[in-house]
Amino acid sequence: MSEDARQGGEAGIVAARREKLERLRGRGQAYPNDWRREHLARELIDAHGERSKEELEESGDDTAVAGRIMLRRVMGKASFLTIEDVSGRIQCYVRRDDVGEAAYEDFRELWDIGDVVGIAGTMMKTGRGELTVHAREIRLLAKALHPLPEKYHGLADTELRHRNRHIDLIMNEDSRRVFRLRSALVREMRVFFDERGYLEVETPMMHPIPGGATARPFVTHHNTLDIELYLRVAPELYLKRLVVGGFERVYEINRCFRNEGLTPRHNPEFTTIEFYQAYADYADLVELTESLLHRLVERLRAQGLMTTEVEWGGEPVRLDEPFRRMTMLDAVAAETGVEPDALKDIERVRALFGNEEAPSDWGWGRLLMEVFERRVEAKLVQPTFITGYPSEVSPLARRSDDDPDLVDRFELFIAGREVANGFSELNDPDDQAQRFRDQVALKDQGDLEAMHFDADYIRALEYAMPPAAGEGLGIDRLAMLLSGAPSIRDVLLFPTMRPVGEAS
RNA sequence: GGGUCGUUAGCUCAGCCGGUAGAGCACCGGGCUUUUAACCCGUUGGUCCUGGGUUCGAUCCCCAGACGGCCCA
Repeated sequence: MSEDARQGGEAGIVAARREKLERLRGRGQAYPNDWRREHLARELIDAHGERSKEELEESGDDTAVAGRIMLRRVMGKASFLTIEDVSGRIQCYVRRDDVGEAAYEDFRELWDIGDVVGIAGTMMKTGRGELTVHAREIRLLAKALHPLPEKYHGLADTELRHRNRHIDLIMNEDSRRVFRLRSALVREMRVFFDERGYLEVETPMMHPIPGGATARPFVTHHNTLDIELYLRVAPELYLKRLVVGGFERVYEINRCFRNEGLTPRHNPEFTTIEFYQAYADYADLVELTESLLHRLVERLRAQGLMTTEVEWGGEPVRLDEPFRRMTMLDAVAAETGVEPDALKDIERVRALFGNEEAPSDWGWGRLLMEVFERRVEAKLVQPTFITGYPSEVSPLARRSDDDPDLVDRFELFIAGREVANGFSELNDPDDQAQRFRDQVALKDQGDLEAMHFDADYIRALEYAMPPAAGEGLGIDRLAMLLSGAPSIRDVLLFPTMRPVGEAS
């Protein structure tokens, strides 16, 4: 062994493993790709797990497996390996007298925990009854040059887990479970909308005019056109152009980008599903959303991906029962003790800010929304549809027929978080133009989140958009909820992180 | 942006009142042919996040910074 390899720490471990790799290269292909697996660990357990030791011995059933070495127990001339593949773990028994002296020497000298290997042999059970592949042939398929984290505790440090997701996935079954759940969630959502005749579409991620939500956009530059382009904050305005075009039911599942802070609930890029439906109103979408959520929970439970009951602050969240419905005025009234009718008075709402000065240029709607967000939102643990949103904070939603200060809009809250936002669409081009002008006025006053005037979108509405309703639903938030993850970073494979240190 | 808590071996973590650091796993050497987080014996491994300051002396106290967690804006 070289001097480097004798030193301790990771540098020494890597040096020692590199020397092993060089020895492997010296005897032929060190990264072979001709090993063919015959069974997954799970398939072997399903097929043989219940059979007796004697029964297995008589059958002489044969297999070839492959995976990463997770545990290793060497007892002189015989050893046990636990390898892990995509389906789970299986134990292997390697004996000098079965694989040959040369192969066994290699195994002892050159193989480490973390290496990817292939094992072929017969099925057996050990004295303690564990199903095991009794090796006849063993192959090292890919050498791991870095040591894995501690075998029992795994990788616990959240920062390291997010920065090195590959190690997190190798070590933490629970992490793998979260991303399988997320995948199934999206898949089941597609099935739900496909069954109902919605067309899945892809609209631009780069917008000449940012729109569809009040949020700060990322800006980029297109060289040939020599124009600024904005990463989309929402696909909404493009999806509604498609409704004008006659695609009466559309949905899109993809990324949105918002240039704001990082919190346990916010990542600069995040995934939503938005869907639109002609000849429907917001109340139809409330019903649709409730059945969607019920369906998702049922399907994920059936697939064994939602392993625990969802709870929030020690309180079980009842996802399979009917959801509550409440107006924003009633919700704020219940929390503040002010009568709902009295809350229509801007001064009564302003008074709820207490000692703090309420922004003087905010209208009634914005103030009410702020009170709702501060006082009510976090307390909506059980699934609750809130309706009756102020028009002032809903520039793309259709005004309510019986109160022009309100719009036909709802949001769904679960576990204190906004999960969905939907409304009857504003298809009156003149009203929409006025709402855009109001937004531009806010922007001129310095509101970085206010919307631009999108004349092209107004022109599309002037071709007549059928009465419609639409909704956006946060996939990350939903994945958090259903997997019990406390942070959005736990449900994003590669969350946005501040870069760290030397890049050599 | 503000507040607060954290950062010690590759990993998981101890470290008292300020006296130059330990354990388990991993690694390395030895033993062991049905083990189970295998076990037994013996080693190796440290910029105590970084930079200043106080002190005879700082992982420990003070200041600034980096990165992260949480809360607030």
